[in-house]
Amino acid sequence: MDAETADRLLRAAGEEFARVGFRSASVRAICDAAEANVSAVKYHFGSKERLYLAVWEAAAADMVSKEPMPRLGDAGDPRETLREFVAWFMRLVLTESESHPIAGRLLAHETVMPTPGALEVFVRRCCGPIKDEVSRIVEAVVGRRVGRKTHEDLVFAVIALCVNAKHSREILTELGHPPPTTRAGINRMAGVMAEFAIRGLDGFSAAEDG
Amino acid sequence: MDAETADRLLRAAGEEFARVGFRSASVRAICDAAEANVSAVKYHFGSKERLYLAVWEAAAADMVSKEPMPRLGDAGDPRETLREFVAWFMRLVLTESESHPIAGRLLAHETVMPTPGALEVFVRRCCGPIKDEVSRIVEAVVGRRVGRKTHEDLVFAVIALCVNAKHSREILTELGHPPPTTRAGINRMAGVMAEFAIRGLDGFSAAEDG
DNA sequence: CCCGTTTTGAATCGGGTGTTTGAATCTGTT
DNA sequence: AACAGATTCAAACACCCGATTCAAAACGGG
Repeated sequence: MDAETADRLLRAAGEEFARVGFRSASVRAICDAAEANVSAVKYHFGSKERLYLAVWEAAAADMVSKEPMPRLGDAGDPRETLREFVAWFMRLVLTESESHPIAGRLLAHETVMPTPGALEVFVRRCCGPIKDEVSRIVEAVVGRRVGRKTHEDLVFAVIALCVNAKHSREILTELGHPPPTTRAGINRMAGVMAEFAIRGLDGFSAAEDG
Repeated sequence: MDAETADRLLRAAGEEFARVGFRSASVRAICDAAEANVSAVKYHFGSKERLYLAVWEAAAADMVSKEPMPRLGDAGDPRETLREFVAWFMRLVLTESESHPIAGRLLAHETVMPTPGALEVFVRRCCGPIKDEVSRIVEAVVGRRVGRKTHEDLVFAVIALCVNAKHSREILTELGHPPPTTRAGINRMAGVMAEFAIRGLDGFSAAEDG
């Protein structure tokens, strides 16, 4: 209960930044939630922006330190790795209540309105490694050389299947198809997406390519 | 040059809202850009929020009045319709400089931080019809009954392939794979996504399903 | 021309913003 | 107990926000 002020600030700031984004979040509201004085953010972090970057660092570290990312070779079949990867990725992105309640939404805000410095941190720490692994898995599943652009398109197609439910959350809800939040629901949807992706990639195993 | 003040306001507001979102946009900045007095917003639209809704309505109207949406039956083969639909959708979402320079970004902002009232308008006017058509196309391509949830997952999988390049634009750019902006580039990427989607859907034509 | 309406303009209102100050309080050491 | 450093606090600073006021300007029909 008597957590350090800096800790409470970091936690409250995370929730607020995740809720409304960097610009719309107010230092006063964060400090109220953290039961700290406004000047505490200057004292402990230097400024609102530095507090935001600290939140980012913490979220990124939290995100990569959870369930380990399935890697090529963990399962015998690249397709099985892809299934496990999609499920892992979607749990990572969609799960809200347990491990990393804020990283997903922080990312969504940054995606639309990047804060200079913050996006690079997250891309380097999280997106880069994820994309690299997806790239390897896609290469293994496709099983032959395709053009560089086509290959990258396929990588981002797989990623799109995993993250869109999060990014378009509000629209999907409005359309009557809210993304799942329970582990079971996420895993079910991930199963569909994985099969979709595997078949989609299979189509590029033998076709012509410019 | 001597466009009506309300028109100039609408245009400037569209650009600013698209750039930074509703909350972060300032009436003063909009009026400066429109070379109008701040009071013009109240006079012509009533308030900042009503101005925003007007921008939304205009963007939605603009979006649906362009190139007509390919519909099932336009081409003989459902797969061909899907190809055309994906290309149309990606042009709609990714094209920045010509027809609807702002709707895509407005949508992106609303996706992350919905403004009460605005999202419903856009979903009803744009997303709903698009989703319904995708739903029909998916049903035709799959060619058999699948579970309701699975069907909707597949619909949104196809949509994800079309819109993710837009939503994740900044991240993709940071990762060294910026989404295409030219018509030719978009069409090339759409071709990859369409083939990916067709094969992905084919996988559900004969498989078991809960 | 006059007069009523529509439209613009500068100034202002309350309120919120991130940041800064300087004194008060707490904490640990001598 | 006395001191030094770390931490907290209320208050203020300078600035920006959206909304509003009311007078000046532009316009159009008589």
